[in-house]
Amino acid sequence: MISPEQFLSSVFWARELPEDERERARRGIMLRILEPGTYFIHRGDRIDNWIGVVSGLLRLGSITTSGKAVTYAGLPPSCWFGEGSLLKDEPRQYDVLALRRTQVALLNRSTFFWLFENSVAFDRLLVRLINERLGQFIAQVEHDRTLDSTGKVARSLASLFNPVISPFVGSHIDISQEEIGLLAGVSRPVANRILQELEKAGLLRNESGGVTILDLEKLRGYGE
DNA sequence: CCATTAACATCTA
DNA sequence: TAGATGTTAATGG
Repeated sequence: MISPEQFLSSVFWARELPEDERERARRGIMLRILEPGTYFIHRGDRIDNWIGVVSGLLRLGSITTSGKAVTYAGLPPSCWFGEGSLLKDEPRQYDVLALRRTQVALLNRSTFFWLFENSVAFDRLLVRLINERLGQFIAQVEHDRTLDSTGKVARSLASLFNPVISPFVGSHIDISQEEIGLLAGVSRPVANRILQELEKAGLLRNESGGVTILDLEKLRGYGE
Protein backbone atom coordinates (compact mmCIF):
# COMPACT_ATOMS: atom_id res chain seq x y z
CA MET A 1 0.00 0.00 0.00
CA ILE A 2 1.01 3.58 -0.58
CA SER A 3 1.70 6.01 2.26
CA PRO A 4 -0.55 9.07 2.64
CA GLU A 5 2.37 11.40 1.87
CA GLN A 6 3.38 9.49 -1.21
CA PHE A 7 -0.25 9.31 -2.30
CA LEU A 8 -0.66 13.08 -2.16
CA SER A 9 2.64 13.80 -3.88
CA SER A 10 2.44 11.24 -6.69
CA VAL A 11 -1.29 10.92 -7.51
CA PHE A 12 -2.40 14.23 -8.96
CA TRP A 13 -6.13 13.62 -8.46
CA ALA A 14 -5.86 12.65 -4.77
CA ARG A 15 -6.82 16.12 -3.59
CA GLU A 16 -9.86 16.18 -5.84
CA LEU A 17 -11.59 13.55 -3.73
CA PRO A 18 -13.32 14.16 -0.40
CA GLU A 19 -11.54 12.70 2.62
CA ASP A 20 -13.38 9.36 2.87
CA GLU A 21 -13.13 8.60 -0.85
CA ARG A 22 -9.51 9.68 -0.89
CA GLU A 23 -8.69 7.21 1.87
CA ARG A 24 -10.57 4.46 0.06
CA ALA A 25 -8.55 5.22 -3.09
CA ARG A 26 -5.26 5.27 -1.22
CA ARG A 27 -5.88 1.79 0.19
CA GLY A 28 -6.51 0.46 -3.31
CA ILE A 29 -3.17 1.57 -4.74
CA MET A 30 0.09 -0.35 -5.06
CA LEU A 31 3.40 0.86 -6.46
CA ARG A 32 5.59 -1.06 -8.85
CA ILE A 33 8.91 -0.50 -10.62
CA LEU A 34 9.39 -1.40 -14.28
CA GLU A 35 12.88 -1.85 -15.68
CA PRO A 36 13.77 -0.17 -18.99
CA GLY A 37 12.88 -2.13 -22.11
CA THR A 38 10.32 -4.38 -20.41
CA TYR A 39 6.80 -4.78 -21.63
CA PHE A 40 4.34 -3.91 -18.90
CA ILE A 41 1.29 -4.87 -20.95
CA HIS A 42 0.98 -6.89 -24.14
CA ARG A 43 -1.78 -6.45 -26.65
CA GLY A 44 -4.49 -8.94 -25.70
CA ASP A 45 -3.78 -8.89 -21.95
CA ARG A 46 -6.63 -8.43 -19.51
CA ILE A 47 -5.73 -5.79 -16.98
CA ASP A 48 -7.27 -5.27 -13.62
CA ASN A 49 -5.84 -1.95 -12.59
CA TRP A 50 -6.16 1.66 -13.50
CA ILE A 51 -2.54 2.67 -14.03
CA GLY A 52 -0.70 5.89 -13.32
CA VAL A 53 2.87 6.79 -14.25
CA VAL A 54 4.69 8.12 -11.18
CA SER A 55 8.14 8.57 -12.73
CA GLY A 56 9.90 7.52 -15.93
CA LEU A 57 8.30 7.09 -19.34
CA LEU A 58 6.06 4.49 -21.01
CA ARG A 59 5.31 4.03 -24.68
CA LEU A 60 1.87 3.06 -25.96
CA GLY A 61 2.01 1.39 -29.34
CA SER A 62 1.90 -1.86 -31.23
CA ILE A 63 3.80 -3.99 -33.69
CA THR A 64 2.52 -4.14 -37.26
CA THR A 65 2.14 -7.46 -39.09
CA SER A 66 5.35 -6.60 -40.93
CA GLY A 67 7.13 -6.27 -37.59
CA LYS A 68 7.51 -2.51 -37.45
CA ALA A 69 7.05 -0.73 -34.11
CA VAL A 70 4.41 1.99 -34.18
CA THR A 71 4.07 4.54 -31.38
CA TYR A 72 0.70 6.07 -30.59
CA ALA A 73 1.50 8.02 -27.44
CA GLY A 74 4.12 8.64 -24.81
CA LEU A 75 2.83 8.23 -21.26
CA PRO A 76 4.75 10.68 -19.06
CA PRO A 77 4.65 11.06 -15.27
CA SER A 78 1.21 11.73 -13.72
CA CYS A 79 -0.56 10.30 -16.78
CA TRP A 80 -3.25 7.72 -15.91
CA PHE A 81 -4.49 5.19 -18.43
CA GLY A 82 -6.31 1.88 -18.89
CA GLU A 83 -9.77 3.05 -17.82
CA GLY A 84 -11.09 2.06 -21.25
CA SER A 85 -10.11 -1.57 -20.85
CA LEU A 86 -11.52 -1.66 -17.30
CA LEU A 87 -14.85 0.00 -18.16
CA LYS A 88 -15.40 -2.02 -21.31
CA ASP A 89 -14.01 -5.17 -19.73
CA GLU A 90 -12.06 -5.98 -22.86
CA PRO A 91 -8.45 -6.97 -23.53
CA ARG A 92 -5.86 -4.28 -24.04
CA GLN A 93 -5.64 -3.14 -27.64
CA TYR A 94 -2.06 -1.93 -27.43
CA ASP A 95 1.31 -2.74 -25.95
CA VAL A 96 2.81 -0.68 -23.15
CA LEU A 97 6.60 -0.65 -22.91
CA ALA A 98 8.84 1.01 -20.33
CA LEU A 99 11.36 3.24 -22.13
CA ARG A 100 13.07 4.17 -18.87
CA ARG A 101 13.10 2.77 -15.39
CA THR A 102 9.53 3.67 -14.50
CA GLN A 103 7.46 3.64 -11.34
CA VAL A 104 3.76 2.98 -11.78
CA ALA A 105 0.82 3.21 -9.37
CA LEU A 106 -1.86 0.56 -9.71
CA LEU A 107 -5.41 1.24 -8.53
CA ASN A 108 -7.14 -2.12 -8.24
CA ARG A 109 -10.29 -2.96 -10.16
CA SER A 110 -12.67 -3.18 -7.20
CA THR A 111 -11.59 0.19 -5.82
CA PHE A 112 -11.80 1.71 -9.30
CA PHE A 113 -15.39 0.48 -9.65
CA TRP A 114 -16.32 1.50 -6.12
CA LEU A 115 -15.18 5.05 -6.91
CA PHE A 116 -16.89 4.91 -10.29
CA GLU A 117 -20.19 3.95 -8.62
CA ASN A 118 -19.94 6.19 -5.56
CA SER A 119 -17.76 9.23 -6.16
CA VAL A 120 -18.99 12.21 -8.13
CA ALA A 121 -15.52 13.75 -7.93
CA PHE A 122 -13.96 10.62 -9.41
CA ASP A 123 -16.48 10.50 -12.26
CA ARG A 124 -15.81 14.13 -13.10
CA LEU A 125 -12.10 13.33 -13.15
CA LEU A 126 -12.68 10.43 -15.56
CA VAL A 127 -14.86 12.48 -17.89
CA ARG A 128 -12.31 15.28 -17.92
CA LEU A 129 -9.45 12.92 -18.76
CA ILE A 130 -11.34 10.99 -21.42
CA ASN A 131 -12.57 14.21 -23.00
CA GLU A 132 -9.09 15.68 -23.12
CA ARG A 133 -7.61 12.54 -24.56
CA LEU A 134 -10.27 12.41 -27.27
CA GLY A 135 -9.38 15.96 -28.26
CA GLN A 136 -5.71 15.07 -28.26
CA PHE A 137 -6.13 12.09 -30.56
CA ILE A 138 -8.31 13.99 -33.01
CA ALA A 139 -5.74 16.78 -33.06
CA GLN A 140 -3.04 14.20 -33.75
CA VAL A 141 -4.85 12.95 -36.85
CA GLU A 142 -5.26 16.54 -38.01
CA HIS A 143 -1.57 17.25 -37.48
CA ASP A 144 -0.48 14.10 -39.29
CA ARG A 145 -2.40 15.25 -42.34
CA THR A 146 -1.75 18.96 -42.35
CA LEU A 147 1.54 19.87 -40.71
CA ASP A 148 5.09 19.65 -41.99
CA SER A 149 7.69 17.71 -40.04
CA THR A 150 8.58 20.64 -37.81
CA GLY A 151 4.95 21.07 -36.84
CA LYS A 152 4.56 17.38 -36.14
CA VAL A 153 7.57 17.27 -33.85
CA ALA A 154 6.55 20.49 -32.06
CA ARG A 155 2.98 19.33 -31.50
CA SER A 156 3.80 15.80 -30.43
CA LEU A 157 6.25 17.19 -27.90
CA ALA A 158 3.63 19.61 -26.63
CA SER A 159 1.14 16.76 -26.22
CA LEU A 160 3.53 15.06 -23.80
CA PHE A 161 3.19 18.10 -21.56
CA ASN A 162 -0.61 18.34 -21.57
CA PRO A 163 -1.57 19.94 -18.22
CA VAL A 164 -4.97 18.21 -18.03
CA ILE A 165 -3.64 14.74 -18.72
CA SER A 166 -0.27 15.02 -16.98
CA PRO A 167 -0.41 17.95 -14.52
CA PHE A 168 2.68 16.80 -12.58
CA VAL A 169 4.99 16.39 -15.54
CA GLY A 170 6.96 19.64 -15.11
CA SER A 171 8.98 21.06 -17.99
CA HIS A 172 11.57 18.32 -18.47
CA ILE A 173 11.24 14.78 -19.80
CA ASP A 174 13.91 12.16 -20.25
CA ILE A 175 13.30 10.99 -23.79
CA SER A 176 15.72 10.26 -26.64
CA GLN A 177 15.51 11.96 -30.01
CA GLU A 178 14.79 8.59 -31.55
CA GLU A 179 11.69 8.23 -29.36
CA ILE A 180 10.59 11.77 -30.20
CA GLY A 181 10.88 10.78 -33.85
CA LEU A 182 8.72 7.70 -33.26
CA LEU A 183 6.11 9.83 -31.47
CA ALA A 184 6.04 12.42 -34.23
CA GLY A 185 6.23 9.92 -37.07
CA VAL A 186 9.54 11.15 -38.49
CA SER A 187 12.98 9.57 -38.78
CA ARG A 188 15.69 10.19 -36.19
CA PRO A 189 17.84 12.49 -38.42
CA VAL A 190 14.79 14.67 -39.07
CA ALA A 191 13.89 14.72 -35.37
CA ASN A 192 17.49 15.72 -34.63
CA ARG A 193 17.50 18.59 -37.14
CA ILE A 194 14.10 19.91 -36.00
CA LEU A 195 15.01 19.75 -32.32
CA GLN A 196 18.05 21.90 -33.08
CA GLU A 197 15.82 24.38 -34.96
CA LEU A 198 13.36 24.53 -32.07
CA GLU A 199 16.23 25.06 -29.67
CA LYS A 200 17.57 27.96 -31.78
CA ALA A 201 14.06 29.43 -31.78
CA GLY A 202 14.16 29.33 -27.98
CA LEU A 203 11.22 26.92 -27.57
CA LEU A 204 13.16 24.19 -25.82
CA ARG A 205 16.57 23.04 -24.66
CA ASN A 206 18.11 19.76 -25.80
CA GLU A 207 20.00 17.67 -23.33
CA SER A 208 21.53 14.25 -23.85
CA GLY A 209 18.63 11.86 -23.39
CA GLY A 210 16.02 14.50 -22.65
CA VAL A 211 14.41 17.85 -23.44
CA THR A 212 13.33 20.83 -21.36
CA ILE A 213 10.39 22.82 -22.65
CA LEU A 214 10.84 26.59 -22.52
CA ASP A 215 7.75 27.81 -24.37
CA LEU A 216 4.89 25.30 -24.31
CA GLU A 217 2.36 27.69 -25.85
CA LYS A 218 4.46 28.31 -28.93
CA LEU A 219 5.18 24.60 -29.33
CA ARG A 220 1.50 23.78 -29.02
CA GLY A 221 0.49 26.37 -31.60
CA TYR A 222 3.22 25.55 -34.07
CA GLY A 223 2.15 25.61 -37.71
CA GLU A 224 -0.73 28.09 -37.31
C1' DC B 1 11.98 19.21 -52.86
C1' DC B 2 11.92 16.79 -48.65
C1' DA B 3 11.97 12.63 -46.51
C1' DT B 4 14.13 7.87 -45.42
C1' DT B 5 17.77 4.44 -44.47
C1' DA B 6 22.34 3.18 -43.58
C1' DA B 7 26.57 4.26 -42.18
C1' DC B 8 30.04 6.44 -39.44
C1' DA B 9 32.14 9.82 -36.12
C1' DT B 10 31.71 12.02 -31.89
C1' DC B 11 29.89 12.87 -27.43
C1' DT B 12 28.49 11.63 -22.71
C1' DA B 13 26.46 9.30 -18.69
C1' DT C 1 31.70 1.35 -23.19
C1' DA C 2 26.93 1.42 -24.57
C1' DG C 3 23.64 4.44 -25.89
C1' DA C 4 22.63 9.03 -27.71
C1' DT C 5 23.57 12.64 -30.87
C1' DG C 6 25.22 14.94 -35.18
C1' DT C 7 26.19 14.37 -40.09
C1' DT C 8 26.57 12.72 -44.64
C1' DA C 9 25.72 9.87 -48.90
C1' DA C 10 22.62 7.26 -51.55
C1' DT C 11 17.99 6.69 -52.82
C1' DG C 12 12.93 7.44 -53.57
C1' DG C 13 8.15 9.37 -53.89
